[in-house]
Amino acid sequence: MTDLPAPGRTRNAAATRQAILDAAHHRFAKEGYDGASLREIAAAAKVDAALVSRYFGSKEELFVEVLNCAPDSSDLFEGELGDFGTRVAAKILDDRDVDQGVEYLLIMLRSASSPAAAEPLRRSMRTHFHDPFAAYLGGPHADVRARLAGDLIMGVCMSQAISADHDLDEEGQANLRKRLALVLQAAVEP
Amino acid sequence: MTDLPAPGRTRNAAATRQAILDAAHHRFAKEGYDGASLREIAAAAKVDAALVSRYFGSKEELFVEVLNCAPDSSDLFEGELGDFGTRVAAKILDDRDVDQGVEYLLIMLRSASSPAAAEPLRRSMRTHFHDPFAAYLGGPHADVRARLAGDLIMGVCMSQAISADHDLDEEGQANLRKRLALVLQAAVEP
DNA sequence: CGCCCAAGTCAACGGTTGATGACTTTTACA
DNA sequence: TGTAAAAGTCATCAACCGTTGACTTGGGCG
Repeated sequence: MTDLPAPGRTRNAAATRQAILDAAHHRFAKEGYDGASLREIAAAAKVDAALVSRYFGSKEELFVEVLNCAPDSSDLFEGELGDFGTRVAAKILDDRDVDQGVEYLLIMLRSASSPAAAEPLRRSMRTHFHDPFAAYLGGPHADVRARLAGDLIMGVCMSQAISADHDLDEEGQANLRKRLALVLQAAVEP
Repeated sequence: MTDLPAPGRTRNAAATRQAILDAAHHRFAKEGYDGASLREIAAAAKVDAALVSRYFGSKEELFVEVLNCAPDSSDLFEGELGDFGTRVAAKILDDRDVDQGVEYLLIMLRSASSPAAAEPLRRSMRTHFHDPFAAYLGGPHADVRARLAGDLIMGVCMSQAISADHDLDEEGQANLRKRLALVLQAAVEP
């Protein structure tokens, strides 16, 4: 076992804390708040299970921390508003971009049923998604348009998450992309 | 306690089985597959916990049975296609109609994270929602349009489920209804 | 070098879950 | 009416959960 990342530093509180945070992020995205156990998270971070409770106090506090460290999804809100539909549709339907900003949405929809996770979720969804989204959109009823587009994005992401294999053929997939772009654009435009 | 439905029949296998089924339906819709425990379901059905496993074999088999007994959501698919947007938007946003067909959607989105529930969910979603929906729509790419509209409906329902209190004022709510109707209509029209 | 606190480990706790087998009670039929 | 099977009850199991406290190990600093 000579695969120490930093030779002279085996014990590093900040690094292990970050490792736990990253592992928790992925496990929460894949299993949801209830489904992801602290032991699983600890194993994924190659860390003793007790350390998780030790560092973050409780599972719920760890969840809040994960939500706070989430990216702003600001990559969705860059570019012209006229391109919004096609741009976001491509980003959503291209599966392998999940690790960027959409994985954050997965945490939400997979943890929506947990009562303990509901309140942190609601708060984080506002600050990290709806508010910057509405600010990006601007114009009249920006909050309503942001919410509607956000709901559509969420629904599509969820549908993808449920159906592991795409049950649409290639032409249908292309048509879905085109149509999603159209509807998304209709949702955000004043 | 003289409220026996049939005076001479206290023990009725079919009736208790149905009671368990109804209770499971409500608990799954409210708590999701993982969140709803067999003991909770049994208590809601006023039945011993052991009977649930006894009647349905396992929790997953009970879940499948609940999905099979779900309504076809066919109330969404009645009426003219030109009205679809406004009609469905009203049905979704009017909270107290949940018990009809939308509660079935809640089961889906609250149980999407459970690996055990994923496969039954996928199958039931096809037969009970997407396929009749696509048949109702007709026209070219009916499956794509059905899926897109279904995803939008799901996202909006989920957003409502997450935000317990509506964080939109009355005018915003009215605008959301109008705009949702518009976008929904755009999603389903050829 | 030797101390001492931070970092990490280990075992265990109370609680809940899904599931099972043995037991008691009721119903229906001969 | 007597009896056997159906319907319901009870206690319990093994597994997992989040969390906690006591213990061991490591490295920076005097």
